[in-house]
Formats: sequence, structure tokens, C-alpha cells
Amino acid sequence: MGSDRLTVREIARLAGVSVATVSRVSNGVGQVSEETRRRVQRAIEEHGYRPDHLGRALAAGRHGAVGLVFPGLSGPYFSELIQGFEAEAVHTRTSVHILCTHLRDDSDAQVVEMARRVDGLAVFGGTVSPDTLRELAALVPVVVLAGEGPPGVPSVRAENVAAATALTRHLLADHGLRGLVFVGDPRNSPDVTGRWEGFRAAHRQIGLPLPRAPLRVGLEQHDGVFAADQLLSRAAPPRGVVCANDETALGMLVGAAARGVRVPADLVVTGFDDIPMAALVSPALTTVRQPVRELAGRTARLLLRAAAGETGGSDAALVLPTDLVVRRSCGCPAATGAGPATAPSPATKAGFTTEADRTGHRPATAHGPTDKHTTTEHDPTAAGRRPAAGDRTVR
Amino acid sequence: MGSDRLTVREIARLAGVSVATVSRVSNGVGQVSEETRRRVQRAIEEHGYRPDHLGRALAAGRHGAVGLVFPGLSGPYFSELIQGFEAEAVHTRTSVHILCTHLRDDSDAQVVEMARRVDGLAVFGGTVSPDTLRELAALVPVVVLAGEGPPGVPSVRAENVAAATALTRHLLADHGLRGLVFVGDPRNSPDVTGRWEGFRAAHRQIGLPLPRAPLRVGLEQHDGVFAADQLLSRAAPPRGVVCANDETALGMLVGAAARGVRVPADLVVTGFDDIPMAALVSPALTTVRQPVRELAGRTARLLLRAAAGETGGSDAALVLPTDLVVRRSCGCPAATGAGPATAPSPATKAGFTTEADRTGHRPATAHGPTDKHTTTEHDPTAAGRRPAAGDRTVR
DNA sequence: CCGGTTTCTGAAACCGGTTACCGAGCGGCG
DNA sequence: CGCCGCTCGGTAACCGGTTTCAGAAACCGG
Repeated sequence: MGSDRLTVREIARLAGVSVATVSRVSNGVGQVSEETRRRVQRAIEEHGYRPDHLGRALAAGRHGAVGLVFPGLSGPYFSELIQGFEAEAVHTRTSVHILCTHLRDDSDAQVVEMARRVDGLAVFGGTVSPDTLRELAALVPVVVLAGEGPPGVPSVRAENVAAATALTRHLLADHGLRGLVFVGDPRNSPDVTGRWEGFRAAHRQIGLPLPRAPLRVGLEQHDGVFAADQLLSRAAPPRGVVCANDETALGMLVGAAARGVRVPADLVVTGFDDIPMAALVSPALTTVRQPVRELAGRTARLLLRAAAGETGGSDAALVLPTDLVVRRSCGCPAATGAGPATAPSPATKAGFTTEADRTGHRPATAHGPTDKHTTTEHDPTAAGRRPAAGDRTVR
Repeated sequence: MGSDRLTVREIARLAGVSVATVSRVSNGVGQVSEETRRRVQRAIEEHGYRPDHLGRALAAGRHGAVGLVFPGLSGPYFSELIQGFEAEAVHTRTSVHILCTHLRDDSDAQVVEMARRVDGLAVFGGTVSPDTLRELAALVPVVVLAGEGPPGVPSVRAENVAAATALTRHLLADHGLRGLVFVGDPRNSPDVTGRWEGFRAAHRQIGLPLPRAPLRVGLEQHDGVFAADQLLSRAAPPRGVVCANDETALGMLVGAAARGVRVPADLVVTGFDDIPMAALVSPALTTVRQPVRELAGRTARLLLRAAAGETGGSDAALVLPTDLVVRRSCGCPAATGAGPATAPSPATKAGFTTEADRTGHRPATAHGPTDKHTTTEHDPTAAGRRPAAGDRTVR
């Protein structure tokens, strides 16, 4: 009558076998005669037995979970990233623990705490200190997402510097703009740092004096509105702004519209990321397309492999290619399928993307500037994003 | 020389005590002499020992984790919700597992699987079938977030029906609009269902024929742009739209602007949620404010208490009050602090919110229509959202 | 000096699984 | 008929903690 909670031993008693046999049947390993298997199977189903995750995890020495650390959820970029990551993880029956460090000062300790509950950790670039990152890497496999880790820690990110350079050169050289302002805080994240670097590099390459300090604002849409208020109330408002991401740029558009400032006639605005709205606003946003879903997928797969104990984990930094997407907000005419009014920046390879179907593959061309740690690959399984008709993409 | 991995037994050996003593010291429970405590403490610190989470969890019969199930991450609403939930959980050293069910057909099985790895589950309304919900509730404590659960399962949601009714009545009665279109899919989530219900109720109350079927689109900004394309290309475009959320409404604004349709002169647009951008666009969006952060916090606290084994869990449905926020997109003049041009809908209590400070408390007035399961409370610890200057809020 | 507390510590059971190892039973073959 | 090898299934150790229980030592009042 010791029919307490449902455990292996209980099921074993009910089926008249040993715990080893129950475990063998429930896991489908080892040799069990057909007759015994059936008997055990029946006992399992009859009582709705499901092995306890903790016991199993303890025995296996594996949590069956990975962690995802990010600063906070702002905008489609993070949403997409998290969803992509989660989708990949759930695919391998691994659960995902999240940790938002945003605005928390004791976050490093919490990340370390989390590291003890998972088999691997994906850390968004810039969310934890390098020291802590090393400490984590000593505990569990770690992959840095959208940033670079210390030596030995693999990372996955999108190319930012060259893309930002090309974008800025397009404004400086092709449109002849001067006095551009960068909107975003480079200290915010490695992504923004890279974009700011590219912004400066373009000025250097063209032979212009280095730009002024960036307008340090957050990455959300209302931050862009705020930035517009700041910039457009100046005595001499800038003729163009390079925003750290699309949200900010969209906010800038809204702020400009509220003041009657016309884009691109009075003010040129560019974004970064190519979120769905970027193609839908008017004027459509000139921006840089980032393969967010693939970024997330790659990170997840890399991490899951490492978490599963596969030692063949590359410690390389994976850099995914990005595309400059030229639309109207930079002052270019609406694309009609004909060539651009001005030649694209010489540092980039120009090309047109025609309407591609949902599963269309993007060609696996290696991106230009790569350092020795940099690999550029293409994953044919990742679904490409459908470019809006009429987009002109420059790589 | 058996200095293998760091376990209690290993530390016990090193400190020359028993495992029980190590456990006592590391947990700070029981009686341990000062001298022994120091010796054990030293061994722990010297080797950087931290008890394994799995072993501890197995012994305690508690995972130290809760799950959060939601359809997908779209827009600030979900972001805010998740961040609020996570913040509350991390506060009690509980980790958060996430599961996006979006577009996955086998999600019910995955939710059940997740239930075996956590001490409690917060399930977003409409993401799992009622049957599965009951199954889950038998396994672990469950709280339904933004929706209603089966009897015995507590839930937390914001008031939708009355708010949507008031909003729609405002358009119908105060602005005299007819032929309104509801933009959003009521099957999408309980929230949208409630808003659609309120939309219909307002027509009924005014004595108008029931409105046509809603324009079924998603909840993201680009869905709103799509909806604008659909509606504005009709032979007789509607004079007003009630959008299921602010994102859609913002997209509608963008789509209207692209076609030269003026809001509110040619088209009246309203939203729902009062996300930060709603007050910043022009015209500023008339919408309904929802206490998202509090929604998340309440849910989390309710769940965490239940997960900790406290039996005093109320199985009530908690309904948080919402505010109608009248701005310009409905056709009302810019608020100047003076009275409204037209009287607010008689079903609602009108009032002005002046600039409140960040920690300002909202008065704990009970909301009108409450059923027997409904409680309306006010949590003084939840930070209020700062209303934009000039907003007119109606409750 | 002695019985009774109180304080401290350790051995061992337990949480719920997995699995190494071993022995029993059986069929086939020399 | 005896031996070998294979299949099947059970015993017990183990994963890494917590906790019960009992015993030893110290302490106290009478």
C-alpha cells in the first residue's frame, strides 16, 4: 500500500519488475523482452508516469537548459532575436532561461548564478563585464551574441563597421551632405559601437574632419522622437542624421513630421536593422539589413552543440554579412528598377535584389573586411527575409 | 588524492568535517560551533565551492523556476510584460523559463513538458487550450495572464470590455461617427476578444445596428499599415477605425499619411494600450491605458507565492482598471487643460490627470462593472506611468 | 558527584532517476 | 550431455545535495 507519489520504484513495484527495467523501457535503451516491455509500458500509461526532470538531470549531470542574457527588450530586433533563439532551443527539447540585466546593478552576480542552472549561456554583447564573462566561460560554454568575447569565447555578430561606413559614405559622397549627426550611444552596446566607428571611418576616408560627439539616446522609438526635438530646436539643425537603429530613425521621422520638417528634403534620416516598418513608412527608410533571425539561430545552434558536450565547438568569431538598403529617406529617388541616381560608395559591391521568395537563399558571398578571427559563412537552412519590392540593396 | 569535482563530500573531507556540517554552514541553518564554522567557511571560500543547483533542487523537491508561456513577442506590450515578470521573479532568486508558442502546432505538449521543469506557470491567455490548461493546473500552480482560466485557476487581466465600450461610445456619441471598422482579430487573444465585444456593446447601447465583421489582422505595426491599405483603397473608406492595439493604430497612421489621408479630419484612429509612442505621434493617439507593468508584477507575485507552496493562493480573477486617454486622433481638440469640447460618455467617470511624479499613486477606485469573481485592488508599490502633459484621461 | 539539559557533530537515509555489473536461464553445438 | 554465449533483468552504486536521528561532549544545578 506504499502507493505514494509516482516514481520509478513505484512503477517497478506495480509492474512487478525492477527500477532498471522501468528506466530501460521509459528510455527505450537496452534489451527488454517484448512481453516485459508491454507490461511496464502499461503500468506507465495507466498511471500517467513521467520521469521527474530533476532526478534525470541530476543523474545525467545535465540541466537540459540554456540561458539567454540580454539588456532588455526593446523593439523588434530583440523580439526577433529571442524568438529565433527560443525556436532553435525548443527544437532540441532544451528550455530557455532568460535574464534581463537592464537597469540592474547586481546583474553580474545573477548571471553567474544562472550559469549554475544551465548547460550553456548566450550573452548579449555588452551586458556583462569581460571579467565576469571569463568567469562564466570557465563554468559553462558561453557564446557572445552581437558582440565579441574574450579569446576562447566564440561569438556571433553582424557586420556593423563596414556597413555603417558604406552608409555614411553614401550620405557624404553621393549626397554631398555635411555636418551629419550620429544618434545613439556607442557605449550602449557593441553593435552601436561598431556603427559609430563606421560613421567616423567614413568621415576619415572621405578626408573630412571627424564628426562631433554622438547624440547619446536610447534605442527605442520614443528616444528618436526625443532626439528629433533636441536636434531640430537647435539654431542650426543638421541636414542629416545617422541613427543607431531603425526604431530611433522612425521616431526621428515622427518628430520631424510633428515640426513640419520634411524628410528627406530638409532632413536626411537613416536607420539600421531593416525592421519591417522601415519599408512601410514614407519616406521609406534607408537602412542596413541585418540577418537577425540567422544571428539568433546560429548562436543557438553553436551553443546547443557546445552544451550537449560536443567539443568541436569553434571558438571563432562568426560575422554575418549585412546589406545596405537604399530607400527614400536618404534623398535617393524612388527606385524604379533602374540604376541609382548616383553611384554607390566605391567601397561596396552594388547589386539589386529582386523579389525573392520566402525560402530564397541569399548568395554566400564573403564580406570584404575580415580579420583573422573572422569567418563568414552562409547557412542555407536559414530563411531569408523578403525584401520589399523596389528596395535597392547594396552589399 | 580523491580531489575530483567540488562537492559537499569533497569540501567535508578538506575541512575534516561531515557533509551535514558543510551543508549546515553553507545554508546557515542549525547549530555549528564558531570554530567549526570558520574552518568550513575557509574551505568553501578557498576552493570557491558553490552547491550544485540540481542536487539542491532534487533534495528540496523544488525547481526554483517558473515558466512564462506567451504567443510571441510583438511590440512594447509583450516586452513590458515579460520584463516586468522577470524582474519580479529574479527578485526572489527564481529563474524564468520562456516558451513562445507562436506558430507552433505542438505547443500544448511543450507546455506540459515545461510544467515538469518548473514550480509554477504563467500562461498568456489564449495560448493553450482549456483542456491543457486544466491538465497543467493539476501539475503545478498556474496563473492566466491577460485572459480567464477555467474555474480554480487564478487570472490577472486588465479591463477591456468597458474601456472599449467607452472608447467606441466616445466616437459614436460624442463625435457622431458611423460605419466604424474594428481592426484586429478577436480570435487572436482574449484581450482583443474583449475589445471587440466592447466595440459591439457600444453600438448596441447607442441603438445602432451591429457593426460589420472586424478586419482581421495581426497586432504588429506593419499589420496596421496593411490594414490602412485595405481600408483606404475601398470605394467608400470608413471615417473611423478602432484598432485592437496601439501598434496597429500607429501603422494605420503611417498608412494614412502615405496616401495623404489626414487624421483625424478624414479618418479617425484609436488605439489600445497607451504605449510610449502613442503620445508622441501627431496626431497623438486616443487610446486606453493599460497598467502593463502592474499586470506583469501581479501575475508574477501571485505565481511566486503559489510556487513557494503558500496555499493561500486566491483563485479569483483579478481585473485591473484601465483609463480612456483622449488625445487628438479621435478628433478632439488638443487639450488645453480646459474642459472637453464634448461631454464624456455617460457610462464613464470623467477626470483629469495632472502631471504626476514617477512614484505617484493612482487612486484605488473600483472599476464599474465587476462580477462576483472580480476583485479590483490597488498596489501602492507599483510605479505609475507618467501621463504625458496635456493628456485627458477618463475613467 | 550525579542526573538532566543543551550544544555540537556525524552516519545514514532520502530526493528520483540512470547504469555498471553480474547472474540466471536458455538454446545451440561439439 | 556438458559447455559456451547470448539475452534478459535485478542489485546496488551513484549523481550532489538536505535532513533526521542519535550519540558525544560540555555544562548546569542540586
